[in-house]
Amino acid sequence: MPLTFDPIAEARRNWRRNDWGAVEAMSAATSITRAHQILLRRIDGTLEPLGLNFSRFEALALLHFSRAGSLPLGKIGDRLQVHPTSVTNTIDRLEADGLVIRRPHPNDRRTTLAGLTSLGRRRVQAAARALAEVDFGLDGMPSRDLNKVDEALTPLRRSAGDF
Amino acid sequence: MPLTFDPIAEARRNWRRNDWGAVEAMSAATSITRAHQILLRRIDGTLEPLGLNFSRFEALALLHFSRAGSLPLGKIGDRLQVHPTSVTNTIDRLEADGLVIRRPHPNDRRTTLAGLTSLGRRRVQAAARALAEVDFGLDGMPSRDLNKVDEALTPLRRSAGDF
DNA sequence: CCTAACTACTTGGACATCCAACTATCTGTT
DNA sequence: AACAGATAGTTGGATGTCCAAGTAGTTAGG
Repeated sequence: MPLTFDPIAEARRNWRRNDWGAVEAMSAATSITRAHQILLRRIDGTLEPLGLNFSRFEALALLHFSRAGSLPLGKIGDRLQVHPTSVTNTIDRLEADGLVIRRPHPNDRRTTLAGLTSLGRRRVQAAARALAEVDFGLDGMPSRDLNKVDEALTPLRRSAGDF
Repeated sequence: MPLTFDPIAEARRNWRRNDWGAVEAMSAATSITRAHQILLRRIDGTLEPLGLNFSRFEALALLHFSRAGSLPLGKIGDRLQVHPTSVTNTIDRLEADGLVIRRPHPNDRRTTLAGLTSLGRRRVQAAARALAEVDFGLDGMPSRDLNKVDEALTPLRRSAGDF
């Protein structure tokens, strides 16, 4: 049931009326939260017929881009900015579906490598096609706005120590 | 461990090299995902000493802004764009902490109202102060960029049928 | 009226994420 | 060489979100 008003504009009015401050930051943070929610639902919906979700796709894409088609689990977590336990979980499921295989690291017995199977490689390519086709759920947005968002959020990512 | 390069810029290069298309949409979607992750962590971290998280805070704020200080659970879900089961869960926890109380709706016995307690009202005000103090985790961003993000994402929210 | 369709909320199950704690392995210092 | 501390990954527990299904109550058509 769609509302008859913009809930974030309404929130801005309420914050101002109560003198709660940081109205613009509140508004931007809420917008980002909601945008994420919308995108995640669209992206996961697109990937669902392929047996993937966004996290699993990101892991597969990372492996696809790597030279050898395999990476240590820890590196995957660093790149995707997720907790080691999430990587374990993601790789568990990809492995159960035959899209990746765990292998021991040749030099360091603590380390486990996740490597793409040929099925995994085909799957990630199909998934990338599917996502590009729906413009990552952003098909309504002009590319100028896409770039604006991107540029505006880069300092935030840097301030979080991403790079 | 911070990376020595921007992982999203790297992803753009990889997508181009593989001709996977929709590079700008991929980049924006990934930026939004990561920004959400950063903000949620900062916001939840700020609210944690108050026994709240962002979802619980949003529910309390909504009640605070309402005339009577109470709303039907279903309306809360509509406004916050979350599933009814999530509302049940959120209100369960707020109620367990004594911040809200469930009451029967006077006219419709299907409906449950969630109403702020006086403790809840004090808590939500303290939480709003705490969040404003850290600029909702966006303290690094100039207000011009905040507005750019906000404006750029509004059409997306509209296209999702939010309003 | 009375029944069929709808609405409001809750319960149980699946999944994803995090944290704390644990095992195994490596590394650097003494 | 030996040990303390760091690193890699996993397991178990908590939280939050969604979906499917169930219960209770309301509404509208015949």
